[in-house]
Amino acid sequence: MRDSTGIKHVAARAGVSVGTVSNVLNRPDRVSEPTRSKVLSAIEELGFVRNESGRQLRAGHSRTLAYVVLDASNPFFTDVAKGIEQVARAAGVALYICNSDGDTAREADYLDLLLEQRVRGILITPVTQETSQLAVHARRGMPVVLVDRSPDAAWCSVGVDDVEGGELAVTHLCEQGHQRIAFVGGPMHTVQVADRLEGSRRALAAAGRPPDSLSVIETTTLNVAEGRRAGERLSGLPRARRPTAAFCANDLVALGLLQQMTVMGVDVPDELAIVGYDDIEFAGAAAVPLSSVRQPRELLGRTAAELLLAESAAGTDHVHQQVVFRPELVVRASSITKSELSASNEPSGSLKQTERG
Amino acid sequence: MRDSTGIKHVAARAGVSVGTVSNVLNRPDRVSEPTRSKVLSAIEELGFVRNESGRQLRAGHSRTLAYVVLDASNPFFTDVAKGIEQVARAAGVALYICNSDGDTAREADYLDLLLEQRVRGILITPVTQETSQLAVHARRGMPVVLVDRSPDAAWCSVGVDDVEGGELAVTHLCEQGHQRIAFVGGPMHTVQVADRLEGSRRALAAAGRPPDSLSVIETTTLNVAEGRRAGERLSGLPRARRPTAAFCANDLVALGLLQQMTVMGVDVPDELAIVGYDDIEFAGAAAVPLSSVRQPRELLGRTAAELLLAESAAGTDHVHQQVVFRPELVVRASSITKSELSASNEPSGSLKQTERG
DNA sequence: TCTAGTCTTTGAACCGATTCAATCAGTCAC
DNA sequence: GTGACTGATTGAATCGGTTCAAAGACTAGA
Repeated sequence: MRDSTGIKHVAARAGVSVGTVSNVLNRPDRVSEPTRSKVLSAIEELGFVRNESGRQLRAGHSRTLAYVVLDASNPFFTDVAKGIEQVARAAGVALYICNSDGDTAREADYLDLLLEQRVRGILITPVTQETSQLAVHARRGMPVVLVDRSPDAAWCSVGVDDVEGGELAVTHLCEQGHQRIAFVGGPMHTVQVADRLEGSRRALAAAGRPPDSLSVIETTTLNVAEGRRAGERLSGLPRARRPTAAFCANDLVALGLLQQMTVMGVDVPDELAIVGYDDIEFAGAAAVPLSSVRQPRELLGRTAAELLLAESAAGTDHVHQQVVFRPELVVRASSITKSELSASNEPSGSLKQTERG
Repeated sequence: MRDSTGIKHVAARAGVSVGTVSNVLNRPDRVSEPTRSKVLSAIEELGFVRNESGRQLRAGHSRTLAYVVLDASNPFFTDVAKGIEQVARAAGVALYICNSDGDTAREADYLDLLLEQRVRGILITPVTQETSQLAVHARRGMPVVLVDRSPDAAWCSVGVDDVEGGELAVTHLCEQGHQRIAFVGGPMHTVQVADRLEGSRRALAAAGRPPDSLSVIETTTLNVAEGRRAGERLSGLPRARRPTAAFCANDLVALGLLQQMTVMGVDVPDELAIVGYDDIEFAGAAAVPLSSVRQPRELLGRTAAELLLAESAAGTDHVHQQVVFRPELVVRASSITKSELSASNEPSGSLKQTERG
């Protein structure tokens, strides 16, 4: 960037001091009208653009937030980001999105970078539960909000009750009469996955089913390819032992599973009912529309951003807040028998079911 | 951010001058071993983190790139971003992602912000063809690369030949014997959409079909909901006049259309063959796997990032380069009759077809 | 011992915008 | 005419890191 028109040049051009130019930019009411317009036209003529690093150096912090997202190719997270951005924009701060892509090294690099940049605050869906690096940031006074994480008094966080989500899904499948249910997801050390599994087990117990009526198919990660692979394993089982329903830890896995079933000629939902998680747009758009546990994605983002701005404004006397939303089951064709589906006359094939609201 | 440990404190603690601390950070080989370790342990003890704005102020530019993405919820763009990030990371610069979300005002805001931040360069998939604001940036010396745009000598750009993509899709549909074909997409002033339509028309002419064998269903934008809406319009037509094949301007529209057909009980591909565009992961994962025109998404991103870094390094004697990739048709179940599909023994139901490679 | 050369370290100047105490100009009241 | 006050403007100091000419320390060769 060959860029040399600074505030000094503007001042010289307009025949005023640098202080006055700065005032025109930041507190225009303190400047008399004739001076102001002189300065403004000088700015115009020279094509002056404020250098943010100078300003930031003085201010000690920037006017941007950052969201370190776990997986930018998962629509769930882009929807959360959309919510964050709405609030950030309204508050006049910019939002940068950084993609850790599930890689702790990349996450660590971005966190260091953001600290060097002195961003106003960091929103993050961490790769692991290991928050020592984040704790270092927090101790330095950097506001941090955890997104899509279970509550922890040490942090501001927003999340959804994943245990309840798992309960909703499996309760629904039990009500549909399924006796052998599979839980598909992983890795198990991911909190969200573990919680959804825990919820599944509780639902089973509440329905009076034996624990071994739930089989667990563990995947290495939560994406479409892993869903397909799980599908291969499932369809390899003899029909008599094969589960008649599957609850997937997210919609990407569910979509992969659904596709593999179609390829293998296993009918969904008649031979295998499927429930996903997150209710991303593609879930409803699948050829067999997917039942899914909906999380309030944009609301999650908006709330997280609001917490962050509050923390940033409050300074040292800030009290961490944990917000937990309740999930909602959206029943579509993938988990109810075809006769039942046509009985319900909801045109798009989706009917909301708010439980224990 | 209460943050007060600067390079000066480190220097005092280590008993050296600030220049030496800076050398330890930037040119460690110039510093003797004992001094270096003294400084490093002072840094460690004080928890010093370099303030990027100070450094940036001196350097005149930052060490970050930015990608202003058109629609963060379209997996096509997140894949492009992934490619950009690979190159950026290898070059030791960070990547920020900004989402214009198809809104010119937001795009403009982000461009201003990035200029104030003095980023090293901007990659952008612009909302419209109106590039006057970008031209202002370029004149100030800001490197700019257009992504997924048709070539224009005034800019560095990477893109895919969308006319050829349209030809591939419609040629394929003609070969399948379809006589009435619909083009679904919009708005028409979008270059990509117009090019894909133009290619469709050329393919039709090449196959000796009359121009009116192609009907155009214009959508307001390219997303799943618009695809569904187009599906409603299509299925409302009397069977005898209804197109037997649809070429959609992107996969989101195609997925929406596919879903609506399923809801309406129109068989895909027997009653309506569908070809999409972009070949996003969800296209292959649909229950009726979608034929699609594949763009080399990550390669597009990598190439764009390389062009940008080159432009940033070259300075004034830089010559703009336009890179155009060729699309590739991926045929899946949504566009070939079921008998043909089972004849091909490609297990995943996807077979690549590189045309005029 | 002296000189040339190498390696290390220093510290003031600088980048660009903001801030604030100080100055200046003008108005009003007495 | 003087003093008090308001409002506008100034300009030097400041933020934190980088740079570079210059000084200092040391070694090797003559």
